[in-house]
Amino acid sequence: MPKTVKAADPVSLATGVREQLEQIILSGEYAPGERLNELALTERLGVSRGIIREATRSLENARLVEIIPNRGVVVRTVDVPDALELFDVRAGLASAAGRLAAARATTEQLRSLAKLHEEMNDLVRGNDSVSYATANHAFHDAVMLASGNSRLQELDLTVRNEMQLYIRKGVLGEAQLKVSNLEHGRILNALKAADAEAAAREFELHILNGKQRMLESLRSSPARRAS
Amino acid sequence: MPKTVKAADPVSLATGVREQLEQIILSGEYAPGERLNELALTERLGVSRGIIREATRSLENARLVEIIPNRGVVVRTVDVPDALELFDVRAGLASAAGRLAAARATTEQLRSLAKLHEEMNDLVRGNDSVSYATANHAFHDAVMLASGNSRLQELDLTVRNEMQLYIRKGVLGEAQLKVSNLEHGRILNALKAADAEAAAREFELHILNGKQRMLESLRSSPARRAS
DNA sequence: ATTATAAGGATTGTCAACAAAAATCTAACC
DNA sequence: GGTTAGATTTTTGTTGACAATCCTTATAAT
Repeated sequence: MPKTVKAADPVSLATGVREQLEQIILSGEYAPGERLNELALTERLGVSRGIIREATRSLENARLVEIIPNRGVVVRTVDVPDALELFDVRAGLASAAGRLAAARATTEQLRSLAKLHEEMNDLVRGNDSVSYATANHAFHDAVMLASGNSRLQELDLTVRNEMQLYIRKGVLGEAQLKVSNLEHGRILNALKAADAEAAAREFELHILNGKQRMLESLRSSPARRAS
Repeated sequence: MPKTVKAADPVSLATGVREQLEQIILSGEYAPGERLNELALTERLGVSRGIIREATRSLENARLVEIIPNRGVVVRTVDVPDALELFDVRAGLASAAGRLAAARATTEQLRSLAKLHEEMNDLVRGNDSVSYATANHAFHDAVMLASGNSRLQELDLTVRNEMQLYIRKGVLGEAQLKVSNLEHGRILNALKAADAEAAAREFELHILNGKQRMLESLRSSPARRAS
């Protein structure tokens, strides 16, 4: 685990720093609302403030941080209404991705999706919600990839990352996991059948149901913000 | 028409510069593929290179420019396959927006949309495709606004701006204009009826039909790139 | 004439220093 | 003891300078 990392690529420093900062933020090392001190980052990452600045500005576009003039950059706080908005956006992206993937997915991509679906069934049985979340991301990415639309892929990832600022306590119950993967099965079947309308509908519905699942799990543990 | 403009807002310079550059690029003053010289922008906008750098990095995130390491920043070239991808993305966003707007649009917003629809009918009759394009943007923005989802609104605008890098010769014929506004009417009716499914479907279809219209108008004038 | 090569200029990459604003601490006053 | 005003420190905003890279041009050899 390197403390000071120079540019990994042969290309610009700012890009590398941006990716590092993204990792740091998504890992939860800095809590939402917490301030990022430019000088501190300078020492930690071994680059000058200009570079840090370019990187944080880029992160602002990705909505991972918020920049308050003359006050600095803080990790963005995503509240419940924000998260609900993001689910709706992802639902739209999913609809488009489902439609395209149904028409374009290769047999190899379908096989890969089926394999993921199987593995997730095992994780559901083991009630391993953490591993399920990882596999779930992989499944969604795979559908986006199969859509053959790079912009769609990229936007979905951006929005999902943004959402990750909210989902800290995103632990779903075993029943919810099971339903979620049943929906994956329906998506997969629609893709196999090359049924564009069904794939669009099922993928979109899967996201909207995910929104409902979040609301449910919120009802069961509504309190946050201790201390 | 000021040549050198300082920060309009009381806030950071980079933000203002970013907006100015965005306007400059979208206006077509710099052609796609053309290089933006940092020093030249420095003189023109009256700020230092650091600021220009922050602004162009931000523009890169919006996909309006491409930054090639050690080579500089160029206005992005959006080719036909790129544009087709963007139509599909917007179709997904439209689907989500239609669904939400049907549930949330206020009577005032509906009245505003109806008014725009009427005005566009006049423009169709006058075959004024330039004014139609402007009004069309307003109509789409209004639906996005009515969806009550700020992220959706913002992403749609970003993608549409990106698309504008392609649409230079986007002149539609009178027949196409007429069909386009008929579709607006169907969207409006679905919204008035608060029929979420219909609104989602019609708005999505409107974008996908727009993609087809682009392909048509491409067939009639396939050649580009003179000189 | 064409190509290869080297010198020179132009442009981007990175940094450190200065200026301005905000936050913090101190002290005086009620 | 609490509050306010001022000074100090910290942090961000902006700039100019230096280093590295790329592009152009001139020159020479085949």
